[in-house]
Amino acid sequence: MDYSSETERKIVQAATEVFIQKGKDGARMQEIAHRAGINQALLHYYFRSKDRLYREVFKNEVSRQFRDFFNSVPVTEEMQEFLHSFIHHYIDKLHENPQLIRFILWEIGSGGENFPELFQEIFDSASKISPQSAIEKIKQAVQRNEIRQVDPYNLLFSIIGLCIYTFLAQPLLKKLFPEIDFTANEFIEKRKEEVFNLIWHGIKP
Amino acid sequence: MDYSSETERKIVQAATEVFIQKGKDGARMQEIAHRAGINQALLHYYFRSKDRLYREVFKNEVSRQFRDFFNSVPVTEEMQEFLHSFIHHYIDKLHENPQLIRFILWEIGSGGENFPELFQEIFDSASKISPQSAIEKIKQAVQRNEIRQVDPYNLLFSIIGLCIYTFLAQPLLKKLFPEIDFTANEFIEKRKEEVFNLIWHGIKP
DNA sequence: GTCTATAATAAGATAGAC
DNA sequence: GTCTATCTTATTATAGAC
Repeated sequence: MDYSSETERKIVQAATEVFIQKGKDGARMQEIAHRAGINQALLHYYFRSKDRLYREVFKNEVSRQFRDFFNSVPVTEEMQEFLHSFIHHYIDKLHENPQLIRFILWEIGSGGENFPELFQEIFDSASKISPQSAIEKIKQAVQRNEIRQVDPYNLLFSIIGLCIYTFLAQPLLKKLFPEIDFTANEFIEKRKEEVFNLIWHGIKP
Repeated sequence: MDYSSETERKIVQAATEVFIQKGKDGARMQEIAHRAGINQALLHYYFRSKDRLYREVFKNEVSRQFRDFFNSVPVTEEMQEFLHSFIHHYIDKLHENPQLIRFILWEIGSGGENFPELFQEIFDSASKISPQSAIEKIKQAVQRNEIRQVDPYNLLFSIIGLCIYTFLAQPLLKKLFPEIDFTANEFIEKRKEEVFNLIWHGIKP
């Protein structure tokens, strides 16, 4: 994530924007070069090929996404409070870059020519990251009767899914319900509370 | 959706597969032609350009998705029963083609050069389709005290989001939790019940 | 309607000067 | 490190025979 030269930084910055917006196949090296304020030759000088540049960007963004996801929230013992702050923090993070999640899900779904090793790197390098610990936390809450009997895996990605879908659906929702501004801050704030309430009522004992 | 010639049908069939898997930019006319058992010249003879062929496929799939979504489920008055059968039916539909939803969300998110008119067509043509009626149904259930006070928009796409995310996340989940087979039928069955229970507990009075 | 052959162009990548 | 000019290949699209 830290690059020695300023040019390198500008390239990765530009590439990230273009890849996220257009996807790997839709992205054009020319556009990336242009946005970075350089030419294609220099692009290849630094990253050798589109594929390598893409891998760099993808790795950065996925690992950032996971760091945000698992670390951005104060760890509270009590389940209700934890859930509340988690949902608020995560939706805020997603709100900062609504396109990112679409990009990641698309590329992950493209099946992993490169990805097995890539995921290895991400999970190895980020020490605090642990999907397993989230599952454990839920299991314990069930045992302590803090929440009702639920499948921990299903609950975990129900929470994630509700947060993520908020932004995945936005372009469609604008078409379906033009009377509402789904990108407005007030909608996002309301969404947070509605998601929290739905889940909390859904799992409290 | 009905094409005069057999060749036309085969082309659209092949194009649908390729576009869904690779996306618009990643798809290759050569591959589509090959899968349809013809050559590229004939492809252009029928559909003139990649863009037109793509529009045809996209329109078909989106409208099919909406038909399935709004029509595939028996309309029950009682909320709990309706919710249960709706979730089961919709997850079953999505399960038939898990890649489809990723394709649609990606393309919708790509922003609508062509799409405004396209959506018009879809919603005009499909008479039974009505997002508004779903919202109304929820509002009534709230008034009748069948469910607690919730925002109908948020509830509607929370339901949709939970169903959809089941399949969006699959490739990632396989990596995160290799100990579980998320594509197995038993997982899907369990998922249906967990989603229903979460929502129903989440909204019952 | 369907094919082979080919044009036209777009896009990634490199050579070589500075 | 950075640029201009250029090569190579992939990809869409069409011309023209059958």
